[in-house]
Amino acid sequence: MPTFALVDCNNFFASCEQLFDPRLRGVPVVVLSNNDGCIVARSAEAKALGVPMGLPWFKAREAARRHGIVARSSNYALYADMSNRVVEVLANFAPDYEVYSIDESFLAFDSIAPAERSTHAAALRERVRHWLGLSVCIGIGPSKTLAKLANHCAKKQLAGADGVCDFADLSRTALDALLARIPVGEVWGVGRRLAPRLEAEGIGSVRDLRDADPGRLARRYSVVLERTVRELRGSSCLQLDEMAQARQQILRSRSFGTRIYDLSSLREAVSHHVAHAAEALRRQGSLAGMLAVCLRTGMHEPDPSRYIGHQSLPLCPPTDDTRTLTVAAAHLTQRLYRPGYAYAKAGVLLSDLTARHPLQADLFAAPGPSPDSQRLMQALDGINARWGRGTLRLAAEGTTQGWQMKRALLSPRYTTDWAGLPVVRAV
DNA sequence: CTATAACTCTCAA
DNA sequence: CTAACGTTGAGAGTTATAG
Repeated sequence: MPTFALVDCNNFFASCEQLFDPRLRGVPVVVLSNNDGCIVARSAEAKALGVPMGLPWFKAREAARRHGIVARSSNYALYADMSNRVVEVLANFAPDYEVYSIDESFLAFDSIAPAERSTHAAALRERVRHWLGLSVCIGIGPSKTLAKLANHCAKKQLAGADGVCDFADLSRTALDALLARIPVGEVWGVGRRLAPRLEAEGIGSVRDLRDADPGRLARRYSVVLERTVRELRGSSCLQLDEMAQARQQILRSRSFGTRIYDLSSLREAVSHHVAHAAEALRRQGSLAGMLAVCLRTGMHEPDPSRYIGHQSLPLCPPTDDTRTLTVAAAHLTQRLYRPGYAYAKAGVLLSDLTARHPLQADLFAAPGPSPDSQRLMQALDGINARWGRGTLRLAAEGTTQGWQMKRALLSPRYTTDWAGLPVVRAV
């Protein structure tokens, strides 16, 4: 029987901000989504004040000022770098692991003796704290779903857990009592739609869900929920995915910092997204067979001034060349553009992805990118990797970029940019 | 009719 | 001064369409 450990960083984004700016220690801190839109992370102090997740910043700002809450724009360069460091540490504690998200990883704990698991996890926790200054919680269980749930218990310090919770350490009755106290919505895979429906039919706790009839749930809801129930019962249905699979589609979209009205700015923004999407495409060694562009006005715009447009174009032959993609995207943007609307967001989707180097060459397949194109794109990516994203780019992206997202409260890139290092001045 | 494509819904971080 | 509310990806299930 397998054993999974789920490692999850506590208040990850907010902790990163506090780590590099000592003035923020002990202070309520919130981190905002792209465009400084809404609150996506809260420090322990901010949670204690009852700051809700997802609150739009413009609604929170005044109360935040009164309570001395400090806000930061999200700084993905910083978080991604810290995330990689965390993964390096935990790889030393478990050779088989899956990076599940920027702040969570699953570890295979199968080869560790049951009695050792908690102490091993505690040592990992201590190492991350000591080396990186970040605090993590670890949940251990016989399925991914149970490991996630154990992690929840570790975080909430349920059942005497202090940062580590191994369900195997609990007696059957203690586990039953614990699961009876946890709302069903905490289960991985039970979201805001499913939870109320389950509650309405008397399945309010995790224990209720575990003890429900899987066959009936499969018929009434979905096979996904059935699988979740089996996982809650301790039979593992979801494996560890150590190899990150190549993406089946690559989407780049952003809300603008301010509303955009003119076609040329839209084309620039779309070109910018194409450049980033194509970079991601080449990084995973794929070619795109389809390109789509989306333009839209504000989400809460009333009907007559509301507009959402998508257009797509097949790419024959499939390509990863930013130039080809940019030209195609410009056409689509022009086709979509309707004057008079206040555009809030643009996006680009690459789909129908295929591998650039198929194992078995297809006799009838269209030829891939020309050697010239490949060399040029390699040079482009090489220069941008060395000197920073956007160092070399097509003129189509524009230079003023007035549509760039708002990040008024951005912290320095402490770990990935020399200019972000705090200066210590000798007195 | 079936097989597939296209689209919608849900979930997660 | 005002108005303002994230992004990306996966998978299942449903509906439309082609043959």
